[in-house]
Amino acid sequence: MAETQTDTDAPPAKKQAMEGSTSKEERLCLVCGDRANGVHYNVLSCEGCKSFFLRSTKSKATFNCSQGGKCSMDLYTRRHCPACRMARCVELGMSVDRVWDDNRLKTRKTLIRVKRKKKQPNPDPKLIAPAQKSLASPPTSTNTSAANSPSPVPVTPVPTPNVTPNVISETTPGVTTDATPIMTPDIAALMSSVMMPGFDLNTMQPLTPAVTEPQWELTEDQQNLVERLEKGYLASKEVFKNIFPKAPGSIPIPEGTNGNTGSSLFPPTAQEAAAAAAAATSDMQGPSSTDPIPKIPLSALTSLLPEGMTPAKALNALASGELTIPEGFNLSDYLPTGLSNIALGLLASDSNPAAPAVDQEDSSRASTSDCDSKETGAFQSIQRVTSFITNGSMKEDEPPADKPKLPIHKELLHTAMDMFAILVKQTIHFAKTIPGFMDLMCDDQAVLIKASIMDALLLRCAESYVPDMGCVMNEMTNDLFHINMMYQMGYTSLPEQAFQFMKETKECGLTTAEFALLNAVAILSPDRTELQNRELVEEIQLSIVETLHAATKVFHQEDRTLFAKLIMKLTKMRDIAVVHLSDLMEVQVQERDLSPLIIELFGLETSSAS
Amino acid sequence: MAETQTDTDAPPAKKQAMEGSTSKEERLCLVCGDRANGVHYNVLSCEGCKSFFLRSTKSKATFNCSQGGKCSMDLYTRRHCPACRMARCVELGMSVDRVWDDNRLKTRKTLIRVKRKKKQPNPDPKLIAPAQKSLASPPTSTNTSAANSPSPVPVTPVPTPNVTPNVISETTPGVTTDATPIMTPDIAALMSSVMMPGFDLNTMQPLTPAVTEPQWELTEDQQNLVERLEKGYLASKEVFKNIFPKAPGSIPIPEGTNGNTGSSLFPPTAQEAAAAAAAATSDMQGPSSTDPIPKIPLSALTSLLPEGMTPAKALNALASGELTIPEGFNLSDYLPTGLSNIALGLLASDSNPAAPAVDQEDSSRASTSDCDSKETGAFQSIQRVTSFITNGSMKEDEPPADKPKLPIHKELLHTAMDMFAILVKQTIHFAKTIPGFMDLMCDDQAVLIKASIMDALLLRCAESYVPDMGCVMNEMTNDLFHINMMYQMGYTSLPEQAFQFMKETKECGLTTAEFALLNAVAILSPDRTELQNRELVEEIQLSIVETLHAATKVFHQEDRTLFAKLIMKLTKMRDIAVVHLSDLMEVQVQERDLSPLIIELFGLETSSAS
DNA sequence: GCCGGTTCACTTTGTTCA
DNA sequence: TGAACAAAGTGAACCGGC
Ligand SMILES: [Zn+2]
Ligand SMILES: [Zn+2]
Ligand SMILES: [Zn+2]
Ligand SMILES: [Zn+2]
Repeated sequence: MAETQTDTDAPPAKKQAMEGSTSKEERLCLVCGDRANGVHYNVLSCEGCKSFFLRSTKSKATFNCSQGGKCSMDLYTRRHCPACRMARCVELGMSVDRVWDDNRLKTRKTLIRVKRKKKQPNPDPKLIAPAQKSLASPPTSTNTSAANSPSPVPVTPVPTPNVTPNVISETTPGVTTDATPIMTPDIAALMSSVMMPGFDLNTMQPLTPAVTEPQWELTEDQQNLVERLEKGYLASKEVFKNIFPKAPGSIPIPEGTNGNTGSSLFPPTAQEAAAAAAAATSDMQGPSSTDPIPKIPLSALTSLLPEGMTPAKALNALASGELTIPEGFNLSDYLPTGLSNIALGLLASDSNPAAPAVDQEDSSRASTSDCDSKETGAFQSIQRVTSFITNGSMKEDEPPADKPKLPIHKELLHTAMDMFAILVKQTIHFAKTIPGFMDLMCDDQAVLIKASIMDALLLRCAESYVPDMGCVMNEMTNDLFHINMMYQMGYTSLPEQAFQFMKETKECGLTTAEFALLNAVAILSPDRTELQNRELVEEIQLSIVETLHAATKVFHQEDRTLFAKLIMKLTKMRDIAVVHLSDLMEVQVQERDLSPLIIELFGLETSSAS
Repeated sequence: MAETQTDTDAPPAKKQAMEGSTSKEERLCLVCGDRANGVHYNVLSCEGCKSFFLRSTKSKATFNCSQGGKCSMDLYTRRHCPACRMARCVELGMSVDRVWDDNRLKTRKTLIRVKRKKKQPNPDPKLIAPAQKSLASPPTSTNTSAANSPSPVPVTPVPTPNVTPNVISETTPGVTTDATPIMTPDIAALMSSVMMPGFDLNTMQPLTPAVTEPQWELTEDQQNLVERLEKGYLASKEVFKNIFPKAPGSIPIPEGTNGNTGSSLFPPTAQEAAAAAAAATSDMQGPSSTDPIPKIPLSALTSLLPEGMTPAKALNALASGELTIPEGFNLSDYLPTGLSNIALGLLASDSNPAAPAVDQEDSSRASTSDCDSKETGAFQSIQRVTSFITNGSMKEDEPPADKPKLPIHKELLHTAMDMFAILVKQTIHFAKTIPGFMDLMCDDQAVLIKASIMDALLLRCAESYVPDMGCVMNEMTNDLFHINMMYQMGYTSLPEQAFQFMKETKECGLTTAEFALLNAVAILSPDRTELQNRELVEEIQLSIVETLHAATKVFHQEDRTLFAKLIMKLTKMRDIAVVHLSDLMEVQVQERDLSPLIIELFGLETSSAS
């Protein structure tokens, strides 16, 4: 579908913009008629409207028109009524999807800052000498404070007010004056290192002038690692997108709730309800359905409810028991039953050139024997695991096109199993981007992936957890996953703990990069059973841990304990994994048709399976 | 207006404003001819007319002209006739629409309230201001108000508290400029909390003082915490000493090996062997044995070997199978079988004034009901657990004076169970010294102790692990504990993992304080099941974690990854605990006589036990 | 060059107080 | 009453990744 680009959702707007005035400089803002300078947030618009939309979106402001929504919009009047202006923006197709979420922002800003700082050459030779000395002391020899501001300002001795564009100054109390009589940390460190090099180590730590110390900063390597992992992590999500290529962008449901911004500017409306209803009644047959509207099970449910009830409300009602699923209702009608097959196809071939940035040509030569090519080897190994799906329950239990009307818990279970298949794929994909992972023996790689699959699940779910709704929202399909659904699958202890974990983790406000790092740390756990080369794994893990440490300090200066919190998450996830296993074994007793992938993943195999 | 500056606009409503032609400062109020400073309510006007229109509008006043509506309007006469003035305002286009409605005003109300409150307290902000300014520097997006008034208030949605203008303006001009990526709300909150100490009640609780930096140095509080925990930890070891009151110091065996320095300076000699032999043959009756020489089982074993063989060698030989225990040999001959009873006595009364610095008078009133006294309550709770030993296997299985010649594995198992009883006691003792622990509900205290008992075991063993010998040496008795002994107890998977853990941990070269901190962190795990007040536990834990963090940086500057390693130990210990439990359940199957304490500790109870 | 976000001089509202 | 001020908002100019 053309909808790959979101421009489809703003059919009239964009086109008009393009064709309308054609010639470059004559284009006018569709919102207010001012001169437009480009397409912003999907709509040809002026700088003013661009800024307005950005501000309003980020502030989550809600406006009310006192004129009944009929205010004029021109160069002059546009400022009179934000409500009408916003309404017009949205009406014309401005999309909040185009606004970066906090993650993206924070990461980018920080990286830019770091980069900029790094750029700073040292004009004065004088400073160089000290510099090298400082490396003896704390590694991250700060000194950032004085760095930029002073040098380029030959102007006046006066404490120039506006100057300090210096970002870093925030952490340095001494910023106020360069001329502070007090010894700066850097100087102190320098002095001590110069005056008694290598001496005092044991004796003078406590008393050290240590007022100082590094303000956290990413080293070059760490920065690269952060970028690489973040990219790999984001790319791994594409794995899912490839399964629902048409999903993103065309979803009519919760308009303003992309990313994790929470409250939407425009809560679901009747329009949405209608869309959901349409989805619910649309044909859901084959996996190759061309219907651009994805299945949104919960929305479908919602459509059965009194109008105006939002998905969130419906879920809560469902959770609290106020709402019960109608007798005749069968969720399978609304679930993307084709997924298994699609996933199957993807997983089996893995030649899908979907994800960018990550090489996969190796997968084509998947028949290589041995571990000659480590990467290929690992892939085979994991592939062997995932390929169970081809012979497993998916095919047998689930005639591709038919709807056997499985009971709801069965349906959920199958969906969950599909999810695990995708998750394994994503995790493999991500792990491959972790420096050093590919240097591990293929067996070890497989062990690490398998053992950390619950971590991956918990982290990715936590990332997509929506506190307002108390459930996980699939970023691609906007499907919602509620705790009750997990209960219905037959889990008993897991749901509460898992959702509690997600909630707490989400509240940490991690950036994507931090999620990526944390996931990487979890994967590279040197204490997984059956691991061969623990030392190497540990080495890799520690470097990532250090990077995560630095990253949390850089990204979250407001929360000094964040790193500790995150590391604690690792222990928590271990516990949850145990709980999950325990629960799963109970489930297995009742449900005889767990997929071989699941059985392999969690070592449930009771009989035989090579 | 914005347009004015660009001169671009000329919308209908606006033209009047333009007619003043003259750009900038020459514009005159269309109403009265005074100097205008902008467009107000749609009309270019002066401050006076602006205020007049606003007041008149909001008061809904109606005026009457006594001159027939022909009054002049200039700088001086404008005051004479409100009616004509108002009429002219309206005539020129001033619009009520531009006056904010109540809705719009509400946003500002909150602000006012904040402002008011701010004003009251706040003795001298002068000194404070500059400081916080620097740390708050990075404001955020958008702008601050006009040129002069630099208050670094973010534009964003946040209801930024107002700031005392004077102070800031003079000192902070430059602050606003820097481009820090840091988010607004936190900074704003921080600023306000600093500037109005004691106020912020509703808006910003977490008034974390310094956003600033890491400087690795223990804060005052941290220093105290370290000292307190170290002291408590050392004191907890005394618990053991009290069980063998005469042991330390009177042991003739390995002379230089107390403390945790590791390998012994003086390996066992013939003298030692003799002593051991003596011990082996001495009477071991009641708990009140006066025999000054304790049993040293392994040493005793050694004495059976060719002379010159050190305990370590003997152990290794034992481990490797080179050495086998003589058929007729029964370790119970050498084991301190009386221990159970001693422990029992100690545990039951707990009135032993052994440990210094820690209050225990509460234990005397142990019969208090309820949790009135939290400490007492907790103690009762734990006491209840440990007191199982009084009715348990110890008494039944082990006729005090007789030596039933139990098989070696039984003997080991019993010793281990005694050890657990002591360990629980030690851990309780230690936990009581953790600030905040006593503030927890008694149930939670018990939960934490129970759940962390394996952590305590692993850590204390690790601390006493002697790499050269590959086994653990009891600091008090110098008893050795070898991995094979653990295997003999019936454990299958645990021994390898546990000893590997001890080895690795020992290699970290932790100080006692660090062991104490790590143990405390392990105890205060907020994710133990059945825990009630998780928040409080987490809060306590985080502060300890932070202290541990700082401590590792201070004590181990040579190993930047130490903190990460230590935290990883926590996850490792979780895994080992699981393995232990798994192993223990197998043991239980074979050995029917696990002590009730063990059963309680690890939730093995299959039948009933309240 | 396009299009995200950011900056900051500047406007327009309401509020304070002499 | 209105000069001075505070706060929210605006948008032209700019930055930087792609
Ligand atoms: Zn516009
Ligand atoms: Zn309007
Ligand atoms: Zn006037
Ligand atoms: Zn008049």
